[in-house]
Amino acid sequence: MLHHAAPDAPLAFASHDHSHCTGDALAQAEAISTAKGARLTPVRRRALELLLEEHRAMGAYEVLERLAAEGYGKQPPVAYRALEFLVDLGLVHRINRLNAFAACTHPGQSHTPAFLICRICHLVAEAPAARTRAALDAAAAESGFVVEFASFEAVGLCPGCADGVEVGGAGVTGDAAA
Amino acid sequence: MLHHAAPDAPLAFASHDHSHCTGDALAQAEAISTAKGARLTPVRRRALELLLEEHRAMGAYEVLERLAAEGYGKQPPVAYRALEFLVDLGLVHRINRLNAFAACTHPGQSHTPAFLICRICHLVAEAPAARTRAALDAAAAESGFVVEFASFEAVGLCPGCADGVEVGGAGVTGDAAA
DNA sequence: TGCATAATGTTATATCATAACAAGTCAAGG
DNA sequence: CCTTGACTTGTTATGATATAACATTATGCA
Repeated sequence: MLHHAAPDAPLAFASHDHSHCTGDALAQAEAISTAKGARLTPVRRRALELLLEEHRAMGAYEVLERLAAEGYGKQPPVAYRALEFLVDLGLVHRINRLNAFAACTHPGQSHTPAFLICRICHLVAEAPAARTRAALDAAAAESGFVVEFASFEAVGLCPGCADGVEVGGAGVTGDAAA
Repeated sequence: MLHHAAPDAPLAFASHDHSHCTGDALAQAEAISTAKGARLTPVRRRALELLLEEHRAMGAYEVLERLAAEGYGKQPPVAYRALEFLVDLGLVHRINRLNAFAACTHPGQSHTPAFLICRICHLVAEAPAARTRAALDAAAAESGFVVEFASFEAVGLCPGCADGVEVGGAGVTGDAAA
């Protein structure tokens, strides 16, 4: 029942030097863009920064609003295009359940992430999902289905919010391993 | 590499007596509704039938179109309300990736389904995902996250379409078990 | 420089979803 | 029977998410 220790917590759930993690991710983004011959232009870079600063998913229109406020274009395609670029490069993930986007916390590393979405504080973290993916592949193979792309999205309570709920006692302890 | 044998294929991918499977599901739906004190009214029942007939995900507006053609209301809430009712009862699932809905192929049984979406013929099947869920719970627990709800959506090739692609090479042959 | 490509920005529209309210249905109790 | 209250259906109107199509500007390179 290790609910709040989480020595291995994903970045989003752990307290951390935020400017540092953002800077790192940005540096990685530059490297990845260059490597792929893509241009991390100002709008694109800024869109990524916005997402990195939040550690949560933001809707395209929310991103747009901020970009517009900083002098970039005011129309939806401005945000959607920047986000699409970032998604294509693997720097940002789309969270289908939320119709929203979240910065990748460890770009470059090939990974099949599972998204952990806290229903209280709305933080989004990525958990390594290699085993989850393997289990899904196996289940799919049972019926001859070949998985090409899989998405794993979980809604629940992050360590901090789980603590709060437990103390408050108001139920919904929703034990894992259901 | 058993691509077309699939002795254990989910309903949607196997050839089957369709009127039979639809009838069964409908009977189950009646039973479940009654058990929960909910009313499976004509629109609701018809919406479910439409989804059962397809074995694929349909958008709310597509369902609406058909309902309207049969004399039901012509406005979006008509479809959304029927679908919401069916989802609440576990008779229909929402596929987030597609912003669409698919009939549950084995309602009543408690299950954590994984959705297998064929990118060629668009059939949607459910695969048992207990192990997948367990793997996700474990990954989440590593960071102290408590999963309350999880969705698993896979895009790939169903047995029939996988065969087509392998043989034809470029072949988007289209209708598989449809 | 001048061309080709890509990026940005715009207008307009498509697609998905829900809020709010009016009218009809239905079963349970008086 | 017939009132009443909960529910269901239908409507209008609007909100939220997403993309098509095209004009303009920037960038890299022959």
